[in-house]
Amino acid sequence: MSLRPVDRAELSGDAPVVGPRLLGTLLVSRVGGVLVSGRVVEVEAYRQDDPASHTYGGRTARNRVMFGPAGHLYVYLSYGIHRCANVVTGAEGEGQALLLRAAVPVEGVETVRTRRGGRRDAELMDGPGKLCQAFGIELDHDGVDVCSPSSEIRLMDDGAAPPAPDRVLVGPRVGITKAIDTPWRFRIAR
DNA sequence: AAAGAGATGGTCT
DNA sequence: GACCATCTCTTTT
Repeated sequence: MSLRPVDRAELSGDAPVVGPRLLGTLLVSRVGGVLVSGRVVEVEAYRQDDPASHTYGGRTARNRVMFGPAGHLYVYLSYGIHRCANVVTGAEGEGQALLLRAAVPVEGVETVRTRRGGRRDAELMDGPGKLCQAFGIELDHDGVDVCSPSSEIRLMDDGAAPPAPDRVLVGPRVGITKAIDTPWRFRIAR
């Protein structure tokens, strides 16, 4: 089975367009020297003209990575407790990204079970905060290049991506209070 | 099975 | 000082 890094060019573009293409790729972590991988099954698009986006109000210290080049990880602290990770999709200065909402474990499931406190297998990576906990993604990983072989967090293509269009569910995003009807949540049908 | 609430801290106005 | 791109546990139907 061939495994190649996701090319930066594939990630560069309008977030709602790139979103479905990101589905089915493999998120690979070697945080702590331990391999964990999972298939990305749910993402949400955010961009600057979108009131729900962290970049809506322009550049700040927190969102600077989102305004950078595609392929880098934007990690932020959610509700003071959880981490959430995004993959930047836009060109420099555009402020677009895809929130990694859910994945399905592929490798390192034992590690994930430990990190997730022994929860049911179906609940190991089925939310943005849970996903970061499962992969060991911390605030330190803000800015990491997921296209670079030397990164602890990488995005890989094992030939299974992307899913057929009729297998992609589209709907409104979760947990936001603005632009609640914009259908920029993409999920692989199960 | 569904609904409610508390935790917890950075970020921005 | 208000507002969260959430999760888990508890309480109620």
